[in-house]
Amino acid sequence: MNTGFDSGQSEATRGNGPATKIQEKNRAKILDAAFREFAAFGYRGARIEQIAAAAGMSKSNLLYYFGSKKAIYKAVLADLLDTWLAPLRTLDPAGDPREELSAYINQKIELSARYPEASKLFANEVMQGAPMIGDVLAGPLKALVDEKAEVIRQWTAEGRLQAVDPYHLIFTIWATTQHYADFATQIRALTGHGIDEAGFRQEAERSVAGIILNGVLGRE
Amino acid sequence: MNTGFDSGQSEATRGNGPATKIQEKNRAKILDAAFREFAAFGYRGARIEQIAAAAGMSKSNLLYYFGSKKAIYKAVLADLLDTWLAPLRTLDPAGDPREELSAYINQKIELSARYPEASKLFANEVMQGAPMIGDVLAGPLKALVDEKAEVIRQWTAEGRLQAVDPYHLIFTIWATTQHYADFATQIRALTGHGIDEAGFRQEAERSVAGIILNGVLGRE
DNA sequence: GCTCGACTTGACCGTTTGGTCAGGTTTTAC
DNA sequence: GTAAAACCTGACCAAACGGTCAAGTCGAGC
Repeated sequence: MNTGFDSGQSEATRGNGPATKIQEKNRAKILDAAFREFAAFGYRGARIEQIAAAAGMSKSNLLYYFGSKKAIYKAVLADLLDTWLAPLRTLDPAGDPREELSAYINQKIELSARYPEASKLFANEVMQGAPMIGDVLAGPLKALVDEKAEVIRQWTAEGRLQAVDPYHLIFTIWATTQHYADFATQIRALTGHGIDEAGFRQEAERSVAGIILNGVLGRE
Repeated sequence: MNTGFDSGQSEATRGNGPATKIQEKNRAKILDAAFREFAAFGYRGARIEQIAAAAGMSKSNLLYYFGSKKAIYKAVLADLLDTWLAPLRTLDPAGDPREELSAYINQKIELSARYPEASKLFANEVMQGAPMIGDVLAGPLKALVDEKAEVIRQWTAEGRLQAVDPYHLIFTIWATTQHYADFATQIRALTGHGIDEAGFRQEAERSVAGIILNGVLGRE
């Protein structure tokens, strides 16, 4: 399934050509480097030359593959969106709420651990008002979230979940899990650890899932 | 109480002069405009001329008050830190955990509602590795968080709280509350509402506090 | 109303930015 | 092998950037 986001890329890969080996390799190197640059500095802060240097090629050559800064940015975002939203799609109405939500939280935390740049990049784009992916948020994403919110509402109706607003629950899960990537610097300053460490990651998963599923107050 | 962050400002206000009315007014206008600019685009993405335009003055005049881009940024951050970290200081060991945590969550959400730019700015700085406030995080902030973590640990020891890691609990609260400011665009795209609306804000407060305090699973 | 310091400006400077282009090199197809 | 296409580069450009400066305006105190 695709998010329906048009990356706007069409340089080098004329029309829909087969894409040569060398093209494939270089486009991948560029996207990887651009990923980190855009994630760290945002769209305006990113420097095309720095991306080229990180990708190990000249600025001119980079612009041969992607005709403009905006084209690189769009390509990076398109690459990101699918993998970033994938875990939510796995939420299964037929499953057990505890297991489903717990698995979803763990998937999201592991995604934040493996692709912290992706999390930061997404955050940066949204924080600036989502100028590039605003229509994806309002379209495909909203459709997906509405669908899953209905699943959660159903669970509540069946008495398998406390009465909680589904949207705020989803926001809570997104916020907590992505926090470990976006605010990694702060977390490391305060605890000395990061989710790149397996032990700390498991501790985070257990804590977050525990809080969201059971709360912090004992049973009265 | 101060965070101990040196803003590095010392232009115009020679030494520690009285600061004239006009100075006070202009510095305030600049900081307000810079606040929004830095929050929206990050340090590198921010444009000094755009700040000046938003503040209603020439770029030259802005540079008369703050000698450099970095000086403005530091001044903005210094302004931000105190108010941003204030709510955590109010967490009272002698109080009831439910009321204390609930009040803290509400304070943080209301702060995000009133100063969404502050939240975004803080997020931006930390996401870039906290190059400017890294020492504040590792120093005064860590001290404060360590102190409050001990309070939470004490509550747990007294059996008034589930066994939960205090640091992850604090991160969870920070993440969820600030999410409503940082990801306002996404939330608005999905729900049609924002925390600037009183009704939605109360709904968010109730949901977040409910989840964190009681979890989403019914008592077994 | 004069004076001195605070305030404000537009013109200007060196650097960096995103992007172009002519021309050279390598790979691919036959 | 050779020709065409794909790939790559350095030189170059206009615009935008952060910042300086000389010169002028304004306002408070006398």
